Formats: sequence, structure tokens, C-alpha cells
Amino acid sequence: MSAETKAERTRRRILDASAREFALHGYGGASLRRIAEAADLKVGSLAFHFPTKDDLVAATLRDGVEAATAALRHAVDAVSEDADPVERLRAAARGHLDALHASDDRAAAVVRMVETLPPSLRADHVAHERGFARVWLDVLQRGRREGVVRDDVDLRVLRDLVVGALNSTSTSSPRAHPDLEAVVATVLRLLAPPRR
Amino acid sequence: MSAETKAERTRRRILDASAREFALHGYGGASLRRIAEAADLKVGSLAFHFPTKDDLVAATLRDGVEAATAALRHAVDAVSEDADPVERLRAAARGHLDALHASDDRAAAVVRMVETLPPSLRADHVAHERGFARVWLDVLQRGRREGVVRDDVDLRVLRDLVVGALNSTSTSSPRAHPDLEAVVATVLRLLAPPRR
Amino acid sequence: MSAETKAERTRRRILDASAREFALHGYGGASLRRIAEAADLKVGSLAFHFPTKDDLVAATLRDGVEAATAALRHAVDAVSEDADPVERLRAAARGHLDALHASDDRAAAVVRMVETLPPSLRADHVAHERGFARVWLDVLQRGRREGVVRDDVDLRVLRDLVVGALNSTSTSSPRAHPDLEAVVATVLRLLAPPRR
Amino acid sequence: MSAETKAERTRRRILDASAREFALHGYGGASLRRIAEAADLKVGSLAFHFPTKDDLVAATLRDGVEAATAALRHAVDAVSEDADPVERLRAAARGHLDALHASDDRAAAVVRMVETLPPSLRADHVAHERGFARVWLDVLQRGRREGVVRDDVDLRVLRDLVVGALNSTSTSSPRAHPDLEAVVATVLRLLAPPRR
DNA sequence: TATGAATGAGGATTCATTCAT
DNA sequence: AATGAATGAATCCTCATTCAT
Repeated sequence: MSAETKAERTRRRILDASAREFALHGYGGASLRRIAEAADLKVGSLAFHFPTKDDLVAATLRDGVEAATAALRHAVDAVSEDADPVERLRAAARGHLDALHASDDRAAAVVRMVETLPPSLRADHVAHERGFARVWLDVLQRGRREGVVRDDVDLRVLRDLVVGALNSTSTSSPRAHPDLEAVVATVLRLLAPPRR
Repeated sequence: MSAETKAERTRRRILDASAREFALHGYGGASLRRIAEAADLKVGSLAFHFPTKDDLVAATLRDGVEAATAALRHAVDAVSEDADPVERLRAAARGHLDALHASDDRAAAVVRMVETLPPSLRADHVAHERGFARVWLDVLQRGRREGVVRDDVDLRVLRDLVVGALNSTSTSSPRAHPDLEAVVATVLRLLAPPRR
Repeated sequence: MSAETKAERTRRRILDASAREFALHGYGGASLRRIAEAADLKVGSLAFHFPTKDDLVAATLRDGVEAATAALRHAVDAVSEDADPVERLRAAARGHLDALHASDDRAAAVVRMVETLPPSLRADHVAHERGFARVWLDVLQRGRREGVVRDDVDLRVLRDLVVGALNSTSTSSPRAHPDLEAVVATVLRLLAPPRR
Repeated sequence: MSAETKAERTRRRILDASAREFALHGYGGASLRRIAEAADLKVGSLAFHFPTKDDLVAATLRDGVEAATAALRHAVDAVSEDADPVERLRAAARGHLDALHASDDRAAAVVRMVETLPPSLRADHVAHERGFARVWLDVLQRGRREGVVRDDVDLRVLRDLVVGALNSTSTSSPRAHPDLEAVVATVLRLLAPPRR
């Protein structure tokens, strides 16, 4: 009498395998057969949980955005109200990177898929992704109110560039492990140049 | 009187079609049949010019990196030696973006493919891409020597972030046309904050 | 106070859905999943009532033949003993057509399936169908005894042609609704040409 | 340097196998795999000649209607102008039956498929079939002009019933070989009752 | 140079069936 | 009496590739 039903456990196994596969091969290159194998199921059984490939993709995207948004929000919220405002920016960058480089590949799958999605899926996805972007914008706006974020740029443009820059560190190559600490440090300098 | 052979012209048509297809669907999602159709050929005829899919991919990557590198270098070189050093940075950013958003999709194809390449292709590609990265690094180093690029960050990390941020503006969505001027302006602020 | 058990009611719902599905798609094109859906059940639950697809087919055929035979017999029996013998023929034709075009598709399912049945099912079916053919033969024989059916043809051949002609009016196309009155009138002329 | 191209010969082999398969199993029950096997091809190779199943179905229908129409017309035309008009009717019935029971199954495939076609295919098909029906109507009209076809019925209704009756003799059961001569004789009696 | 024709493997999906619950 | 979950085979289709012409 587990709190989680059997279907829920299987669904999670599928979503995990799915994230890995899509992170590695992108939307068009991913194979349901491989996903099923990794989830210890036969291909035909996938259909019981996700009737079509696009249903699975949609769920994987939702799952990934959710994971990333939660991680980002959680990292930001962990910073105490009276901490140095710069620390909040640092936490955001680090939270973002942590999600992106997490071993479950949930956020990475989103980054890897998003640009080759068919329009039908894309439409739904961008709506969800807005939540993630919103958190970043909030962080930047608060940073500016608190005087640490530079005030000579459009915050939305800035946000898109920061998100793009951070996302670009997610690589599927095993050789290339960017130094995330250096990335955080550099991003911080760009967002909040030390006052003089 | 053209010095171009028929084969060379066909090759170009194929590479153009290929860039578009890979930019749209990524490495795994692209179809040789569609590429052949767009190039006004039958699938079987592709083999004459590119024996396998991966041969075509390799050529498309080389072509794309070449186009982007040439565009970047050209934009930088067009800035006169005695111009405001900031203008050289601006030219680089603009050149990069122009290549990325060019209608021929050659540079976009690279960005769209690179993270899902199989290791065999990836190895070759990163070597070529180093040339592009080198140009950016040169530009940043010169900018720093001339006192406009901030000196509190690692230039290689900075370069990777800038390239990542700029690349992230390339979207295959027809709806989303980022305001490239605003992007350039913002990047410039980050690279070379106005002196006080 | 219904004497009908729950299982019997479900069985009927399944047979109704089954008739519609087989009438629309034939033996090979019908889907148990769709039948289950139409009967408001899950596929797995079908097995409780009909262990295999062919069991369901056999039951649907039996049901259809039964319905058609009953309708035919009933129509004929409704003609009073001292009526014009031609009226008995007319009643048969009309009864046959009514069954075939009934909204429950029970008889239509038989017509649509019969020619593509696998031999195993076919064998059983033709035995049942003989009952239906028998009624028609009786009607024709009585008609002949009573002097209205032409006596220059083999009645069995005649019966098969009449049944075939009537069955051919059953179409799954929503556009084509043959004028059943005209059909009856014409068939009557052929069977029992007016005496001169 | 055969007058028939290789593709044309393959196409014919496919259409022959297709007719047999569809005659046996109907539209929904037919399998491309079996058709390919019977045509001595791999499934994938079918696509070269007929991109989709419905393309093959459409071609098979066209082929079948063409064969039947040609057979019917040919049989009718073979009757000399000054022959007994009844002979023309007899030739039509026999021609129709011959096409239907021909060993190539081309006409039988049409009869077996037509009622379970999806609307898209059906629309195109009925247009073609009109040609066949037209020939029968011509024959009947001429027969009436020449005083042998009964004049107390609507010829279109009569034609549909005759065609339906004849078509119903086409059975896929190996046991049931209707006596075609008896069928012809009976149909003739119905269409053209002997004058007194 | 390019096409025509075919292959074999793999793509996603649908199928009827099974069985524990 | 019915559902939930899974299976394995089969569905049609698309893939990159090959090779004779």
C-alpha cells in the first residue's frame, strides 16, 4: 500500500529515461525504443502511460521546466532577507547552473529540445517557460531596487542574455566540464559590477 | 565562363538545403530526403556528393563555422585602427549576430546541431570551432589592452558566455525575433561598462 | 425487478457497439479498443464477456442473423392467411430491408463481415445463415404454390439473387440512402410479374 | 530493351498481389507485408511504387473497376448488331460474372473493399464506378428499346439490383462455387421474361 | 552526374491478449 | 465484474544506404 501508485512509479522511470534521451539526442533524434529500454519496459507499454511521442515530449518539457523553476526559486528563497543583495544574484546563477547540470538531465532536456520543437509543442512550452523567466526577472528587478544590478540596461534583454549564457554551459560532451564556479563569478561581475 | 563546375554548383545547393534542414530539425531530426528535395535532387544522388549523412553533416558544420568566422573577422577588420576601441567590440557582436540570423542558416545550423552530435563528429568540429573562438578572444584581448574591456574577469570564460548569450538569440521560431540592436547594446554594456 | 443480470446488460452493450464497428470497418478493420470505448468499458474488460476477438465476432454474427431472421419471419407472419399472396412477398422484401437498414446495424454487420471471415468462423456462420435462407425459400415456395411467383426459374438460385440484391442496398456511406420503396416495388415486379 | 519498364512490371506484380489480398481480407484486414511478400518485394520497397497504403488501395480500385468495365463493355460489344437483343443482356450478365470470378481477383477486390472504405477513398472511387454502372444502364436501355427488357420498372433501380445480385455471387469461400450458368439464366428470366 | 529501384533496419503506433488486483 | 498495467507481435511508414544503369 505504497503512497505512490505503480503507475506513478513507472511514469517517473519513463520521464527520467526520457529526459536523458532527449538531452542526448534532441527532439528529432530521440528514440522511444531506447527510452523504453532504459525504463525497463517494452515499447508498446510506453503507450499506456504516454499515448504518443509528443505526449511524452510535452510531459518531459513540463517536468524539466518545473524542476528548473523549483531549483531556481528555492536557491533564491534560501538567501536570507538581510543578506548582501549580491548573494541573491549569486544564488540564482548557481541554482540555475545546478539544475542545468544535475545528473537527472531534466532541465538539460528542455534546453536541448526547445529549438527544434514542432510548432504545436512549442506553443504550449513557451507558456510554461515564462514562469522560469519570471523568477529571473524578479531577481534582477529586486537586485536593481537594492542597488546592485547595473541600471543602464533593459532588464528583460539582460535576463534573456544571462539565461542564454548560462544555458550554453550545458553540454552533452563528457570532455567539456566548464568550471561552474568561474562561470558564476563572471556572471556576477557582469550583472553587478563591484561598486567603487 | 564560370570557373565553377557543375558539381560545385550542386554541392552548394545541397549545403544550402542542408543548413536549412539541420537548423530546423537538428542533427537527429533532419532527413536526407527532404534535403535532396530542397536541392532539387533525388536522394540517391546525394551520395555522389556526400557519401553518407555524416559526411554531409561534417561539411555543413565546416561550412557554417567558416561562414561565421569569416563574417566575424570581416566585421572586426572593417573597423579602422584608430576608431574608438568600443566600436570594435560592437562590430564583433553585430557581426556574430548577423551571421547567426542570416537567411542562409549556415551558422544557425551549427548552433542547432552541435550539442547533439555523435562523438565522432563532435571531435572534428570542436577543432574547427576553435578558430571562431580565437577571433572572439583576440577581440576581447585587444579590447582589454586598449582599456575598454573590464579587467576583473577571465577572458576565456567571458568569451564563452558572450558567445553562448549571442547564440541563444538564434531561434527557429518565426514569432520570436529578438531586437538585435538592443542585444548589441546590452552586450556592449556588459563587456565594456562606460567609464566614470 | 429486471430479470436481466448486470452481465447480460453489459453483453448487450458490447454486442451493439460491436455490430456498429464491424458494419463500419469489416472483420479485419474492426478494433476491440474502439468497441470497448463505445460500450463504455476498458479493453481488458471485454475478455470477461468474450474471451477473444473471434468469440465476439461469432456472437455478433449470431446476433445479427438472429435479428434478421426474426424480422423476416415476423414480417411474413404478420400477413394474414387470406391476403393476396403477393403481399406476403412484399412483406418479406420489406422485412429484409428493414432489418438491413435498422439503426442497430446488427444485420448490416453480418453482410459487411461475411465475405472476409476466416474459414473457422465462416463454417459456423453459414450453418446459422441457412435458417434465414430457409425462411426466404419458404416464402418463395408458398408464393409459387399460390401462383404468384414465376415458375420458370430455380427457386434456390432465385432466392440467392434476391437476397444478394437486397443485401447490396446496405451501404455504410451516409450519402447513399437508396429509395427502399422503389427497391421493394422493383423486386416485386421481378419475383411476381403482374399477370396478364 | 523491353517495351515495359521494370517499374511497370513491378507495379503490375504489386497490383496483382494487392487485388488478391484485398479480395480476401477487405480494406481493413489487408496487410502490406503480405502483399509485398506475394509480389516478391520487401515492404519498404512498396513505398517506392505506392507511397502509402491508401495510394495502393486507390490504384487497386482503379485497376479493378477498369478491368470490370472493359470486360463488361467487351462482352456487350462482341454481340453482333442483328443478334437477338436478349443475347446482349445475356452477354452483359456473363461478362460481369466472368470479371467478378476471374482468377486475378481485380474486380472481386473492388466488391470486397468498397463498403468499408474510408470516406476519402470512397469519394474518388464512386466517380470511377459510375462508368461501370453507365455501361449496364446503356445495355438495359437498349434492351428496353428493343422490346425485351420489362418496361414496368425504373431502370436505374433495376440496374442497381442486378449489379448487386451479380456481385453477391463473388464469394471468397473456396467451397461455394455458384453455378454461374444457372445464375445467368435466372437473371435473364428476371430482366427479360419470355414473351407470350 | 544523376536517376531508378530496391534493401534492411528502425521509426512510432495499434493490436489482441493476459493477468494480478 | 471490471480495471490497470504490461506484453509481443503486427501495423504502416521513413530512414540512410547501395548499386546498376
